[in-house]
Amino acid sequence: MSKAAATRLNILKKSFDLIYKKGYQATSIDDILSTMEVTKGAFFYHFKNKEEMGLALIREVMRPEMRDILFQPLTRAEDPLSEIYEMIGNLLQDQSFFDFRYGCPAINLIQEMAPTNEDFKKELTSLMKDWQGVVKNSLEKGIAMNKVHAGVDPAQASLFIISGYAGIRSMGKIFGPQMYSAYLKELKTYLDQLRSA
Amino acid sequence: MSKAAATRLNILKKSFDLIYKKGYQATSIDDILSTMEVTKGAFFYHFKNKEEMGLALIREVMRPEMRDILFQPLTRAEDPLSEIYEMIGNLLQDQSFFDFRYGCPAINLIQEMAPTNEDFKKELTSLMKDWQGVVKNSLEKGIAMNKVHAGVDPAQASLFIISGYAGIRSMGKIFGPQMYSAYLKELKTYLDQLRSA
DNA sequence: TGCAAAACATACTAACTGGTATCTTATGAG
DNA sequence: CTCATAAGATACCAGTTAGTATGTTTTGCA
Repeated sequence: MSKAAATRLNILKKSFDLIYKKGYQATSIDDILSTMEVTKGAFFYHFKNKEEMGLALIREVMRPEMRDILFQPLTRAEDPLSEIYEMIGNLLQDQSFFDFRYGCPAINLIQEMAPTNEDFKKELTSLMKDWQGVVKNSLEKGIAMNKVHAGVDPAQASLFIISGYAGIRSMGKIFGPQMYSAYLKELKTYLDQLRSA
Repeated sequence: MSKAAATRLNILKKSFDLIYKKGYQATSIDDILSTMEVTKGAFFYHFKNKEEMGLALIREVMRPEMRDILFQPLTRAEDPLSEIYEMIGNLLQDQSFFDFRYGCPAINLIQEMAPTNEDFKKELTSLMKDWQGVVKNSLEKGIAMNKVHAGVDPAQASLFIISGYAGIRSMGKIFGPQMYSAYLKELKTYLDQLRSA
């Protein structure tokens, strides 16, 4: 990687850290620059404006990260319901990237930016659609394998699952991480209900 | 109500409208004042600072509103599971206060403010604890009435229900209101599972 | 009616915001 | 080596922010 590309990626990663904790709008460009050895000139050389940086952040940092953490648990495709449970469990327990106080970066951005910025909304919608699609696919395979009840509507159930995750991430901000385990227990009983008898 | 009290309440209500749509931090005091016949002098006479106004907004506008919309459907206490379903359904369908594009005011504030402002967090935690408590209570009554399965953990299930609501409000911002009905269908199947056989 | 306090109005400030204009330095192809 | 361009640095600007200083009007009560 060229030095310039490294600078660019560095800006994005530092931005991600700050935006994750403070929100997009509350994080100023000066905030970002003051945490690293990069000046405003460099910032605006690499990005047309703050918004372009934000969109690049979704595409170049969040998306790849998401592929690694989320999609992988579902690739085995042996027992979809257990794999979905694992996926959510991993996600909630992952302390390396996520802090319960600050919730989930993707959900945070959706909450903050989707209503007022069409470009952010599009980028984030595509992100979440992909995730829902993977879960839905997993459920469909489960039905084909006769491990998931045939009456289950994969689109409907996958929406229920990912919005459950989004919700507990919000609730975690006020109730703390002990709610994660309570949530996971109840999620398990819900998922078990989807099993074919 | 005295004229002064009316002015105060008016500031709070206009603030609520704007903060609901744009967020707390993105809504400036000047924004609020420019939508009404009130000056900065009046604002800072009634509120020590922006934060005090925000906290008053939760206490004096959101809390009472919530009591009316949320608690009432559960007071009948005849068929708790149906009443819980109605409560969420009403909430999602209520177009008079809520717009799917902007989500739920309480969830929005939690998302934005809980991580960085302890006073907001406390106020909002109490708000949501109350709501969860009412749902939990309803489930407990349901168990006593033998209408809810005895194996159900009311604390756990009520958390699952309200965080599901929080989540679909976030997802609604990107996926639109047609997701509400898909969510409600799946919520129903989940709730039916809680019924005693 | 008089008048103190409550309820506002106006003008201002210091700090911060995203963004730009202009300059300097580093890099890599020929 | 050389020189065009990529990459980065610095100083600045116009607009916006929460909050204040200082004034005026309105209100309720003796």
